[in-house]
Amino acid sequence: MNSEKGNYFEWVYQVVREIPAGRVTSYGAIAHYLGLKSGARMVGYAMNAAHSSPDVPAHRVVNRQGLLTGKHHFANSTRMEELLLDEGVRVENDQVLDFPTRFWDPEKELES
DNA sequence: ACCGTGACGAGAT
DNA sequence: CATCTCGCCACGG
Repeated sequence: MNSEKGNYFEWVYQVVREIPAGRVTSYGAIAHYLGLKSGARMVGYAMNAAHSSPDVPAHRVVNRQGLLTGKHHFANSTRMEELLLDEGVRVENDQVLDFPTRFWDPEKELES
């Protein structure tokens, strides 16, 4: 039933899908929101699997520094930066500018 | 069944 | 303030 091991990947996708354009969040924030307290890494893993889910804007998920750590996992290393820039998120040197303001905390903004 | 690796994070040095 | 180490857990070889 609920005991499916990979089911938690869906939880991550669900949250990521709720990220509004022009905003970004961190792996740890999602992990913490889902209760995967130390699962920040697992969230990154889920993102890797999200490769098969077109509805998962993984480009809106960055590390806690606001750094595009996962840009290398996209079709091209610049794809993530382009997608963010297209949504109004300014990126420089693989880092999101004004990150604290762009930060979208699921636990705070989505608290449902 | 064992080991290494990894889109992270926080604490310690 | 920069760097290192550990923890966490899933998955491939």
